[in-house]
Amino acid sequence: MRLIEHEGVGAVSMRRVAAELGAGTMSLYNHVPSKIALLDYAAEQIMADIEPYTVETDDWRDHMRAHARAVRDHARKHPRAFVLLATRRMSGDVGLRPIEVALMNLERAGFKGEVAVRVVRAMVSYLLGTLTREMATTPELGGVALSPYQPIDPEAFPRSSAVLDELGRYDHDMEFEFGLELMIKALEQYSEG
Amino acid sequence: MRLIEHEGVGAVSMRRVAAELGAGTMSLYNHVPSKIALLDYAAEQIMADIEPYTVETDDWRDHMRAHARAVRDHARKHPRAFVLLATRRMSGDVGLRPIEVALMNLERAGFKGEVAVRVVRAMVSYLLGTLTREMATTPELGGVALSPYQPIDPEAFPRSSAVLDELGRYDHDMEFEFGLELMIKALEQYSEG
DNA sequence: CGCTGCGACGTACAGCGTACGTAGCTGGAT
DNA sequence: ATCCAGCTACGTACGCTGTACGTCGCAGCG
Repeated sequence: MRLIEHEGVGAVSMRRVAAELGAGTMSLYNHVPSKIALLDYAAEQIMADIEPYTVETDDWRDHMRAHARAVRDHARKHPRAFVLLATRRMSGDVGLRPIEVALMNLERAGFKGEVAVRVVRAMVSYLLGTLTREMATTPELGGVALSPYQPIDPEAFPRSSAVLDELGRYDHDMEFEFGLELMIKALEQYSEG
Repeated sequence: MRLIEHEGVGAVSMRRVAAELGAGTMSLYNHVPSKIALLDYAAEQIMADIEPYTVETDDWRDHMRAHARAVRDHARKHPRAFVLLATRRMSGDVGLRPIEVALMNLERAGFKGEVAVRVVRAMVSYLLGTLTREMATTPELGGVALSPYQPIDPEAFPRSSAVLDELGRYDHDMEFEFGLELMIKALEQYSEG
C-alpha cells in the first residue's frame, strides 16, 4: 500500500514489493498466488478502509450525500490506489457492506427490491465515473491540471468555443456536488411519480 | 486495432504490432514516438468512429437518448478497445465533436454556459462509469457472466440477501436505460425549478 | 530418530519498452 | 555529376517484468 500510494500502481512489481519487505522475490508466492491476486487484495483493502459516514438526520438525501462524500474523500486521500477499484468487481463482504448501507438508506426513500438495486448501480456508476475522471486530472503523476484546450475554431465548434473558459476549468468540488444533487433530484421525482 | 479487438489491449506490444505489420520492431518508432502515443492514437480512432446518431424529433430528451445509445452501441461493438477511453482525456477535435453535439442539444433544453458544461460532464461521468462496468462484465476475457454472489449471511446483510437474485443478475440494457432516464428526469426538473 | 510439509530463496526463461548505431534510398543543392 | 541531408528500416542490447521450477533449512509429529 505504501508503494502504491507513493509511486503508483505501475511501480508495483514483485521485485519492488519483496525488496521493500526485505525478502526474496519468490518468497511472496508463498503468501499470494499471483500479482493479480495481490492487487485484488490491495483493492479490497482500499474498499474496506472507506470511512463509515455519520449523519444526524434521518433524511435519505443527507445519508446519500454523506455516503457519496465519504467515498470521494477516501478517493482523494488515496488517488493512486483508488484506480484499482474502477475495474475490479468485489464479491466478498467488503464489497457487500456499502451496498447494504445504500440499500438500507434507499429503503427510507421508498426504494425496494429490483428498483433499489438499479438505483445503487446507477449511483455506483456515476461515482466511479466522476472519481475516475477526477483522479485522472490530479496534477500528481500524469494528470492535466490546467486548461488542456487550445484555442478552438469557432466556426466548427461554436458552442464549445463560447464556453471555452469553462471547458478548461475544473472545479471538482462543484462538479461532484452538481452531479450528486442531480441524482438526488432524479430519485426524489422517481419516488413521487 | 485488429489486435486490440481480437486479443485485448494487453496483447498489444511493439513486437506483436510490428510482426502483424510485417516490419521490424523498431521501425514503428519512425512513425510513433512511444507505445503510449500509439495507444493514445488508437483511443482517438475509437472515439472518432462513434457513429453519429440520427433522430427525427426536436425533443432534447430524444437527442440525449440517441446520443447515449450511440455511445453504448459503439462500446458494445468494440468492448476491448473501449476501455482505452476510460482513462484518457481527449483534447483535439475528436474529443470536442461529441461535446459540441451535446452542448447544442442542451441548448434546446435551456442549458447554457457553465451549467451546460457541468451537465455534459455529469453525463460523461455516468456514461463512462456504466459502460466501463458493463464491459468489465462481458464474458469474453475476464468478465464475470453469472451471479458472482455466494449465499449471503442474512444476519449481517439482511437487505442484500433479500435482493440476492437481483444482485446476481445483470440486465445491462435495462440498467443502462434506467440510469439514462434518471438523468433525463433530473435535468427536466432542474430546468424547470 | 526420521519423515513430512512449509517457507524462503536463487536461477532461469520468455517477454517487455526502447536507446542506440547502422545501413539504404531519395531529393535537392552545388 | 557529385555530394549531402534526411527519412525509413532494421538489429542489437540493456534493464526490467511475472513466474515456473528446484533446492535448502527448519519445525512438528509418528
